[in-house]
Amino acid sequence: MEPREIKLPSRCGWEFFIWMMENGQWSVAYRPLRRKEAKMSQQIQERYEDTQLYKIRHSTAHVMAQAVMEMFPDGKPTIGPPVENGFYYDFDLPRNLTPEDLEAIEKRMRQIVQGKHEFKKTVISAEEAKKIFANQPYKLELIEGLEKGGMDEYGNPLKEKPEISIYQQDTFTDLCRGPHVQTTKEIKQDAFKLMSIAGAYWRGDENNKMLQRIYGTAWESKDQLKEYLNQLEEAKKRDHRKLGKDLEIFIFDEEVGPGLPLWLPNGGIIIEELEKLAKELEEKAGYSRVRTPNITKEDLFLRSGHLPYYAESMYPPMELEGVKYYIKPMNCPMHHKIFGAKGRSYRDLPIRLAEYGTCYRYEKSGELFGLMRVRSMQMNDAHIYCGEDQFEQEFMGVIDLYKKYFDLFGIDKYVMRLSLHSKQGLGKKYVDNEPLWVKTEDMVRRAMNNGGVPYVEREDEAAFYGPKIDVQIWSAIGREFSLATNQVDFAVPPRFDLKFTNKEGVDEIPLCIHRAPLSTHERMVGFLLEHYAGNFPVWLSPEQVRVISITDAQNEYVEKIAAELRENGIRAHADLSASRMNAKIRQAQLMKVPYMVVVGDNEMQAGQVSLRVRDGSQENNISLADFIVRVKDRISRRASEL
RNA sequence: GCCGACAUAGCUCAAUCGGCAGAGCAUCCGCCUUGUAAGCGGAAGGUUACGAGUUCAAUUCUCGUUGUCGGCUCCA
Repeated sequence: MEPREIKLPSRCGWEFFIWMMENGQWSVAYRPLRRKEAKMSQQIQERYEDTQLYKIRHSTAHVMAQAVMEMFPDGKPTIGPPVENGFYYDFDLPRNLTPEDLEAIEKRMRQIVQGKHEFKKTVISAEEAKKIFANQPYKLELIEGLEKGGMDEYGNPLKEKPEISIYQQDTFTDLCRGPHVQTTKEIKQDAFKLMSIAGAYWRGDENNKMLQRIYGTAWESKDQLKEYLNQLEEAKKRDHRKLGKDLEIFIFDEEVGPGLPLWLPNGGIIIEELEKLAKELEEKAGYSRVRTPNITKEDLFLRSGHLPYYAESMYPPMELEGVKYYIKPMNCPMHHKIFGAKGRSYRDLPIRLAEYGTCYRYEKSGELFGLMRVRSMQMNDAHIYCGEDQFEQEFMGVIDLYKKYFDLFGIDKYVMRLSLHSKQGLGKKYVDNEPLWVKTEDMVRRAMNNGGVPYVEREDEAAFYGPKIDVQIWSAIGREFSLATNQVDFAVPPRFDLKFTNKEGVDEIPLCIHRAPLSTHERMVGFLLEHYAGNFPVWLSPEQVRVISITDAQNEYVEKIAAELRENGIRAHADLSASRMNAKIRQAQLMKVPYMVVVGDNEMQAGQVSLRVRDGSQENNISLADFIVRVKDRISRRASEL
């Protein structure tokens, strides 16, 4: 797999879809809109709306709503848009739905679809609409929004005042801008499926009432549906939670606590390798390593601004001798202290302080997700202190580091996101200094544009202290996460009174860049497990070689080989179990060991080995010395080939 | 945190209507001495997540707790 640059039109407002490079082809993925994203989505929704798939999904959602409303005449429908791979519809219902309800609804939908009902559009006035939906409070709220000059169904402002239209099919009428298929005939009764029931807040706001959402998938044909369901099954096999268990990478234990992974020896090896890699590259890039404690006094986090802005994500304090101590959610305040520990000259800058620090964040219980979202994490953290004139070079130096890592891992399915502040979040989520926000956001924009690095912009996703470039990736089951991050901090250095003496002999406040190109160990290993589907390259494989005897007559020889491999810095084990060779090979394959060295009487006599590679290929009667050269080469180059 | 579902041996999963908790793999012990994805036999393995309740009787029904999963919200 060749790493490629993601070709994204920058700053074009195309955020609804994601360009992805897969198997050498550009593809477009549609996925559920989050409230914040919706406002930037207009242009692309147009495009998706043009597709037959969009119309089918949208219309299937209406058919489902009809079935649900027949079942619950007192229910209140809300909105039901097409999303990636399907659609959903949110309802406020008198009782909770059960899986049996879903079956009944699906069955009824198949009947409705076969009725060949027409989807009839009528443009109406707000007054008429209010009459039609008089007993539908959510629809009335939507109509109000439309009437007032444009608020879409997610509660975001629209550019122009839209027309109000309704769509009717069979017995069901919905407030809807369309488009839809002509008749239900275009919805194939064997090409859709209801997938799950979920809770969802009205308009995505956790202060609002929780509605019941039904997710469905819909396609143009039965085969397409089958293929999609197949893909879901395949994705499950790649899920890092399953692979992590099968390959003995990590476990969670109820008694230890949720979101607190225990790394097994195999996971420990992967982490060691990642750290080695990071230290190598960071040393070359001029970083220095520091180490800081896991708990600190309250004062530090008050000064840093974590307590006002980040307290929700922090573990509650422990109190000793009347002093409160917090466990750290980030390393930055301590690095700031190190920077400020002595006088700094512009000649010293930039100063780059790195630490694989362990941090703890109190993530809400429902947000935890395997290794991808945990409460204890070790960050590939560093803070770069520089003058404003050095900013661009330093910021892009970090982006270069990203690229090196992504090339090495063959990561090519990601999107860089410029995460901006939001006006309404100032003083709450974000430090209250709008001019500096605007200024630093421009600085990042300029740097990225000058560097020719494509990115998308997203409002209300910044860190509390400044804008950032996040690298967005998707888990096997399609959830989006920020992997690497590169953040500007204009807010905290002055709070710590950080300064350096510039050329004119005047004190100046440095900018700080927070960066984590390798994310956290937790998220990185989770991601890599899925990225490689457990088939790690040799250098990352917990066990690189398994030496297999055919009968126990070779056991001694096999042990000698394993020992020699280990002498050469190769992670090798001998399988001396009473199993047959076939079973030993199967075990090694299941554990995704890259090399299996097989030894029987023939090899022992000739002083050679036979090699079976993880991909199933074989090379018989090769010399151990040659094999060792090969493995050492792969390891030293961190090569992806076996 | 919110809505919903689920929790049975180390792992993957059975157990009819409330009536003595079962299989495969892994483990241990034998036998087999084997040529590139599971050789055969035997043994052992359980307070059915935890705590209450209903019942003559609870894996099964009810409530609570913990955890996991699908979403929402939130994020490295």
